[in-house]
Amino acid sequence: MILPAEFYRRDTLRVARELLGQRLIHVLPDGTRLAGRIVETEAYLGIDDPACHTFGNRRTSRTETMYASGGVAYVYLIYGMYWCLNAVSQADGVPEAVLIRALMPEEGLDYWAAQHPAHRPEHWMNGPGKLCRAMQIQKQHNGLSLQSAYFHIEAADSPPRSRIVATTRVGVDYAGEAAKWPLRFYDQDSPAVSRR
DNA sequence: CGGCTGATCGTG
DNA sequence: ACGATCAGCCGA
Repeated sequence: MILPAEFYRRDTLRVARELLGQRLIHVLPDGTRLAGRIVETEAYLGIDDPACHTFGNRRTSRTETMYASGGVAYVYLIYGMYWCLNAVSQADGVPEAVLIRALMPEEGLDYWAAQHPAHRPEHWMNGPGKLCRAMQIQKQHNGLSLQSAYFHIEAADSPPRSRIVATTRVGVDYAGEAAKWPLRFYDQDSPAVSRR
């Protein structure tokens, strides 16, 4: 079952925690099916979160998709080289999102093995830039519904709460106090969580 | 219009 | 520890 829009139109912390264990699917134009299990997320809490692109209600062409109703993808370029995928959360006009930070590969193993011959599957998508490269997610996915036939997140089993770790976000040291907020979530038993 | 910067990653 | 690499943000 594809996660319904209502799943995303809620408190961003809950969306971030509950996305753990769900499956991200991307079917390529040639029919290749790519899928991975979400094992790590981070919440970005909008206009009052100094680490969020929409801090201070900065509404620009880049951040515009974060203002949409929950259930669409916010994809942006970082360091001129890597795309990052977020699931927009909350109601229309509330610019919050969940960064998808790592996936465990599930479908498309042959496809990826051909391009990463030397590496182990659990390291193919253990970071937000790497997962977008592996899943072929780029600029054209920005603003796209996460319920699209060829691009969506489907319900799967969540890890038990006892396995979910909440800690500080990666790469936001510039954000002062907010750098200490425990908004990063991961499955402590997954070997595909990003390195620190 | 131009200078700066970053929700990263791979190499050393 | 550091450099790659560039869209978009900000100040002027």
